[in-house]
Amino acid sequence: MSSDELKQRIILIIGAIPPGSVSTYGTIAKMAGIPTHARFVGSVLRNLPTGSRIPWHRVINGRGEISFPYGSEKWQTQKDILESEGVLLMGDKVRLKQYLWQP
DNA sequence: CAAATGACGTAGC
DNA sequence: TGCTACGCCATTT
Repeated sequence: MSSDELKQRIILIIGAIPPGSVSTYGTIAKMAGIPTHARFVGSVLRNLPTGSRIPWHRVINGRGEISFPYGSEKWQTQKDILESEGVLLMGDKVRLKQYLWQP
């Protein structure tokens, strides 16, 4: 299985996350059939074209945090989009119990 | 080709 | 609850 195929599968899975929900890198990796590739999921998102319509903002880390330096511009952007979809943060964290997407 | 890197995760203390 | 170590693995140096 080529990494390009994995990349496609990962993108499809992320695209299936409904608005108002979030998922984690690790969970997505598992769904793609590669449980140990959480980091790979991250690198896929990192290399997305700027104008891509992939809902990258619905992906956070397993601790419910946005994986960007706290207060950075990217952090702020992701937080704003999430809140506009109804995903509220408690301080700097998202309540996974409440918003995590688990089909 | 060895070593470092990174939008991560888990275990242990 | 927080911090440190380690594991992980495709990519990049």
